[in-house]
Amino acid sequence: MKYDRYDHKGLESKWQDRWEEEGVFHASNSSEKPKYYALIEFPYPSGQGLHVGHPRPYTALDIVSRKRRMQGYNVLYPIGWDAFGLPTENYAIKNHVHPADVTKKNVARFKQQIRSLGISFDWSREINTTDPEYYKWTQWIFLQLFKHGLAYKKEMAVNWCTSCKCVLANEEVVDGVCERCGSEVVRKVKSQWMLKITEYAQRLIDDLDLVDYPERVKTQQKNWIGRSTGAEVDFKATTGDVLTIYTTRPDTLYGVTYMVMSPEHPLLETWADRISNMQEVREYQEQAARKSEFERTEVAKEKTGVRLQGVAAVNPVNGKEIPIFISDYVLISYGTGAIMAVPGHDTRDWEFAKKFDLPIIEVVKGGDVTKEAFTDCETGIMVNSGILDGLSVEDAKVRIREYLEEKGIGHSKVNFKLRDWVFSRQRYWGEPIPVVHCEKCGYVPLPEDQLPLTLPNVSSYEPTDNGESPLAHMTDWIRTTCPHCGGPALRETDTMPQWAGSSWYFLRYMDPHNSEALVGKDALAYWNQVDWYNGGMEHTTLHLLYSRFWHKFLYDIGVVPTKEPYAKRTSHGMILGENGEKMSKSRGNVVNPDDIVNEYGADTLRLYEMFIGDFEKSAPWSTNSLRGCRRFIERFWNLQNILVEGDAIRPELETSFHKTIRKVGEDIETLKFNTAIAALMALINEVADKGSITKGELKIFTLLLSLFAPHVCEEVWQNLGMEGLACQQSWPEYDEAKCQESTVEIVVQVNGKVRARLQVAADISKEAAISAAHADERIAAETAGKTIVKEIYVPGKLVNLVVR
RNA sequence: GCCGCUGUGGUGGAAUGGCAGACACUGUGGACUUAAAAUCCACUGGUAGCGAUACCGUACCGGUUCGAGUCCGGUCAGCGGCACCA
Repeated sequence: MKYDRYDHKGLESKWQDRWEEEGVFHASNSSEKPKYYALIEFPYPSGQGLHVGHPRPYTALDIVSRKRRMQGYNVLYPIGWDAFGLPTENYAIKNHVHPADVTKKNVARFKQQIRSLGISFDWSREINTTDPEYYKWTQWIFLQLFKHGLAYKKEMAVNWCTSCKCVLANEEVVDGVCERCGSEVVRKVKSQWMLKITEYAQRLIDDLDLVDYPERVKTQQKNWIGRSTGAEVDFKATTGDVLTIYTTRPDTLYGVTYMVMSPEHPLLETWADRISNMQEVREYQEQAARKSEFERTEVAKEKTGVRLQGVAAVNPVNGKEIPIFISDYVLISYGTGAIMAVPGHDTRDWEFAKKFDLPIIEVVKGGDVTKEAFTDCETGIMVNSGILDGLSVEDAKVRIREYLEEKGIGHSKVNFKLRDWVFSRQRYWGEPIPVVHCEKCGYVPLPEDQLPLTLPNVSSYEPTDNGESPLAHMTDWIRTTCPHCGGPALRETDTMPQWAGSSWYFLRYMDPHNSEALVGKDALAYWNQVDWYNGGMEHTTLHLLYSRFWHKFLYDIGVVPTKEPYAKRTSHGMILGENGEKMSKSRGNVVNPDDIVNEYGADTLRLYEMFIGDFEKSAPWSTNSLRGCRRFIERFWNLQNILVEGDAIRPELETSFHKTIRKVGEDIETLKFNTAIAALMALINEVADKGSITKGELKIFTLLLSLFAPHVCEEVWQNLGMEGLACQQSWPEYDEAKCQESTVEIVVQVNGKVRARLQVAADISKEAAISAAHADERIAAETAGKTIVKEIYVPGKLVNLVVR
């Protein structure tokens, strides 16, 4: 029978419907098979629809999932919608529609688009963070955090996005501007719900040892958490108060020539009467407060500050009186909000000392502190340092610590850069925080049986300029009674950040319809943890860190059995526009996946996105290269027209087939999808050269390719007259022995330069190989009259003759 | 400034310390066609040569090694992250 040209139209939706009807991708919660849980970051259903970048990770883990199923695993590969969030809310405001309606529409569009890609998601477990049956459990987790003292309300300076009119977490501020909209972020003092992620800082570092993440992800998380070891040291002020500082270099205490306090330091108020230039101090404080986060942290700018008149401090190790300054280069949020300044060995202190003409003392030999701060001094020897003189820096650190402890003026201290997580948002489209405020009882959690606390139906979602949530206008909803004393109380009007729903969603997939618990014990016992999680690098210090924190908390209260949520994490690179720039409407380089699926088919799109290059790196889109993948599928399809009977692999192709099975299988496990596809292309070229293909060969090829291009492979499988679906077959096995060629080409080098190639038996001995090399005419000519110094044989690869 | 990653043809990219450029794309030539598209075949890093072949070539400089794209030291460039964090 002669097959017509390959045409993806109709063929792809036909098989998508078949898979769905037969429920072949549904995971079972009661299976004898070993389990495998593959996870992609669930999408935010934006109004723009699917981006051509979405299918890259989806296809990658689809390939893994399909392979695992064929290898006999019960695979959970779910999807859902991370649907709370600002763009939807902003769109709703602009167009006077309800965010829930916008979400519904966007989800429908996304779902249709993703379905057209033939990803083997288990759609029966679809979840949506905006569904009250889902966010009921997000709220439940918040209540547990509250009950365990990990959620608290605090008056503090927060990042305020002037455009979103909303508070941002530290992780959401990038280069001093809002991560989402790029608008200016200013500091604003507000009462905020906070989560004590800092309590987990050490464990979030330590437990990275338990997981298989890319090294760069681990490093980035560690840097973000920012652990440092040092000491807190008490300096006496001339007022009699103690001014405590944090330093990582207590060994340089003898080099301290002044101190600096943050302009927000509370002791300044205490000292107001004693400071004779308090007017100047207040002016500086105001100036600092007015500055945006960006201005304040700009490195290049010159140091500013004010010296306190009438108050000084005493260096505890040598009794010298030293001046105290305030300067905005010292942050109130880190350490103790005050530092000892060692201008000889710290660049910032050095600049400041030069500007204010303060003494600079060298305490570690090796640099020239009159020219610049000598900071790279960990291997130096102490000088001008009293009891530390002559010690190495390393020994001095130990000695000074003992001394501080003895004298009771200091102790070792570990500090983290990580700040607590600012958890409230002054917006409508988020999970309501299930807490009421009672004048008598304070903040009271809602009883669990009152969950979910659903969003009220408001007519206006406009964010307010005064920093209140739009919910604050809903007087009917706000006024409630205190669950504790029954008196009048007010509901919390802030909502949770978008990161809340995504911090635990992978657990819900295990048991998405459970109304009694966020996930049932049996389901948890079976699925345990995510085996392979792929997502973007941009979430390393956001979602990935937040969800690890929540998971550890759930572990602590006995809800989940594992310390870590994800056993293995990988990351994909971005797909750029054809011009090598990031895809965006304004650059006019956006490729719409719908167009590609229509014109070339989902199989071509999938194959191309896997072939495009190194999975972990960014790669520019290339329509030409996409066409090459389409041609490959056509060549595969046309194999049907040169089909001959025979269940076996022909002997001359046996090695190639077995090697390809091995390579495709191995490459998938290491994310090398591009070379797996290259191997399939090479094999098809080899087979096509023979002018025919046996049924047995085509069966194997079809199953190998079916991970990448599942639709066309189902069709070919059916055309071959095979029972059942291709995706339900066993993964082809290879025979290691049959991967070995009987003869191999080895190269013969003379002094490292290739001079000849020989066909030899694969198992040739070293002696035989070397004598074969010598027997070659060219080699004989090259080596004639020269002394053989060394003969090297690398089995199956080469002979190298070193001559002189 | 600090941390991490990456530098390979015209392009995307391959190469457990062992033949650099697999597999594709592009381009050139040819076959088929009235013609074009599609398809198929050949060539496609540079220089020299009719040619077999030779020499050069993995950002740059140096080192280790029989042998380096790969390992080590230094330099330069690009990307990502962090950043007055004491």
